[in-house]
Amino acid sequence: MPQKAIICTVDVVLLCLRGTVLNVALWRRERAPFEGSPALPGGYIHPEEDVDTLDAASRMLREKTGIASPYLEQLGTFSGASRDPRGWSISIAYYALLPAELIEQEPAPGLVLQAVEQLKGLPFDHKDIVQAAVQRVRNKSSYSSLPVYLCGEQFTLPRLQAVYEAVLGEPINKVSFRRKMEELDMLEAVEGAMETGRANRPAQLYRLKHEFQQCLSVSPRSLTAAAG
Amino acid sequence: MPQKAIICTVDVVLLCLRGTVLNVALWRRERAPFEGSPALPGGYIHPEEDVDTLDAASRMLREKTGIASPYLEQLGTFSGASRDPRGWSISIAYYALLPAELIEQEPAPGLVLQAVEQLKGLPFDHKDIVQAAVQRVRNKSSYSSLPVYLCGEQFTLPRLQAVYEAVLGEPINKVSFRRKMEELDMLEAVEGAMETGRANRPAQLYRLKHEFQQCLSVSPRSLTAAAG
DNA sequence: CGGTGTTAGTTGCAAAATGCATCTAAGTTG
DNA sequence: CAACTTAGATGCATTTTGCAACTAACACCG
Repeated sequence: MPQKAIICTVDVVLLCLRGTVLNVALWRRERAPFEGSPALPGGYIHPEEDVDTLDAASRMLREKTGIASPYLEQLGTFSGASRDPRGWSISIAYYALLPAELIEQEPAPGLVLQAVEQLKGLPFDHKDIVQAAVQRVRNKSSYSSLPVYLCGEQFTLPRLQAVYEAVLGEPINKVSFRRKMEELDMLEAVEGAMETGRANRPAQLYRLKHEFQQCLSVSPRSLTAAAG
Repeated sequence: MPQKAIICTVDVVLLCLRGTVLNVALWRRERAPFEGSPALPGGYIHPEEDVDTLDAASRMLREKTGIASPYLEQLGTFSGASRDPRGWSISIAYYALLPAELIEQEPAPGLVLQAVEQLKGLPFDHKDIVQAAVQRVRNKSSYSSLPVYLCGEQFTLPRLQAVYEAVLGEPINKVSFRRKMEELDMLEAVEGAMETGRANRPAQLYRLKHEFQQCLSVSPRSLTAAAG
């Protein structure tokens, strides 16, 4: 016998890199509780419109930012009695990565960018959710090419290395970094394109190979859909 | 404004190793839909009793098996319209690891152990959930000491290596394996205890160091509780 | 026009980590 | 006590990693 309805929402941790610090995108809440406070974008699931919760997260981001397909992955589900003043609740959290330019240019109403290290005054358990997302990103960045999704369409290797170093918080050896990128085999040089402009040797521009450009990452549910 | 109630359950993938094959514990369902079919143990969340969904998963396992604290970790949340005939639904999935003896000795009513490679006839999207759990376990086993939770209290290094090889599905170099265990620094020799009995040199028995014996792994929510 | 500064990208080598074969150890069995 | 079996250690070859030095390609400046 089903239990009585419980509060069940989807929240999104949208991360971008400004300079060398990770920032999270917050929006001023338009309704109670915590009306007016900057918080993670989120809301109720719409079973009629949403295929699954990944779809719900994607829809929320699109509504807030107009961006259709950032890197988006399920983070985890947070639950408990104390996280929402209205009572026991569940939030399925996702995290997304975006180049900072995309969000800084956009005149999104109510948007607040905040450095992830000094979060204060977040409602619910949103601070915990953000910290879990940051930890996930740092961890995955140490063995994958996740940080490329914080860069734009095209980028140089020195730029990408700087992004890695910012995310991981430690310097990386140049040769090791390039070897690793080589063996991951996810980048391709953009024909002839070079980043120039300053008083130095111009750098080769790269982009994600086509097969990795599908940024909307697979969730357990969509894996099913693809396999069936 | 909250959406109308959606079906929201917790399911547990309980894995153990029989011989060299991973098995999942299924129970015959006691109610519709799919009454009588072997399926993952699960059920509705009880906000009154459960601190969070980890707690709900733990409770379900305890009710089914009597086992209080296996290794238990959140796997992910599965959602969609097609996974449950009753309509759009959400399942927060957990996975647990247990020594096979604990579950084989127990006279659990309705229990069916099934090899994870040839699952058939599972209701809902339980096959997908099991496969996601197996993939997670394989992946984590390649860099962590996760498989120790498939062994009993005490075990020898040759035995543990066999467990790793069964989970990963490939042979491991003996010296490399022992070096890795050494550097993980999670095991301690049991004073004087040796496993003997056959026509050979007896092997040293080991156990998890105390600080790792807390098998109930931390979830995002309980991390909060610990930090606060 | 050529020197200088600055960043990009490569090469060679030392150091560390890994894998493999072999060797020794400690028991049981006949 | 010789033969067999598995546990565990040791030595060395191979691979991987990290570092420093080197070459390359620009702009700027005299």
